[in-house]
Amino acid sequence: MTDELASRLHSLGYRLTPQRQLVLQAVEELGHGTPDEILAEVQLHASAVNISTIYRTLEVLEELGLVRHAHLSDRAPTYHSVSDHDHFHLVCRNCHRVISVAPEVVAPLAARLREEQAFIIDVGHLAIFGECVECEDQSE
Amino acid sequence: MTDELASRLHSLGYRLTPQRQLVLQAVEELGHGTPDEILAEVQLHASAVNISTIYRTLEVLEELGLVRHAHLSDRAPTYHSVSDHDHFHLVCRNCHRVISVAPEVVAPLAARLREEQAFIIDVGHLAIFGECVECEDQSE
DNA sequence: CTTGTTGCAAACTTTTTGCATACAC
DNA sequence: GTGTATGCAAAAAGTTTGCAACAAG
Repeated sequence: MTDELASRLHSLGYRLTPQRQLVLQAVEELGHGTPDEILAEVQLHASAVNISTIYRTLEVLEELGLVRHAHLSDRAPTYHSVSDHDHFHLVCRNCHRVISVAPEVVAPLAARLREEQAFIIDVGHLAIFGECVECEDQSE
Repeated sequence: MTDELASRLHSLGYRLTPQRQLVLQAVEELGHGTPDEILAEVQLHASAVNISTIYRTLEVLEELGLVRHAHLSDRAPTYHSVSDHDHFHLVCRNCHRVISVAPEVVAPLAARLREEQAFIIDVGHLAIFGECVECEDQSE
């Protein structure tokens, strides 16, 4: 994975730095994380890393295709690793639980939107909001 | 529509104010709008209205079920009227065009997620990111 | 060495909050 | 009148930027 990172960085004229390795590892470790949470995870290993480096690094990692982000909350965006098998997210607005779902489940919808709307959906970025059945039940 | 607003407000102990009418009208007028854009629209009619009132009012209108919001960009959330026939959004990450799509199109997916994941999706809040075919073509 | 990268601090943008005043009911 | 709603200003939260020092290649 580090070779992957190094080669992709180099092919675009970027450099391999400890910070970039740490951020990528943190994202993989966390599964999902906001810039803030990623910072905290990185600082477990290197406390001097700054939040602005997190932002700059996530931008680069996303450009390299190693990381993606989606808006899972009304506040900060959530980043996740791409190596982590591809998936999309269901977010319960009530309990804030995040469920990861395999991309095959949206394939029929994706096909239909491509045909009818000439639109190619980006499954990795997809977040679907709603409620778990458990939460739904409670509110009745 | 204004009666609708008044009665829903009163049933929850809220009051009908000019600001609340104006914000609702602005959202309906705009179709889609960020808090900022909604403020601008409202101020065409009443220039003294404050941005914090916009935020507070959108929150109330959403609680009443008259307005919904979705994250159509990396920046501000986008509010839209519910009276406006129900729909969800496709957002082109390249040209930022927003396409509104009828909810029937996601019905099969919704059914599947309810069965397999016990998750009730909220179609009104749904935003799907990707690229228009036109944009896709350009980038190749 | 050269140039990309980082940390720090400050600026910016968006959203929230406290409080005195105003106004809907 | 009573208590909710508003405007204003300040605070909070999230993100971006300028710049000098640092370090990868």
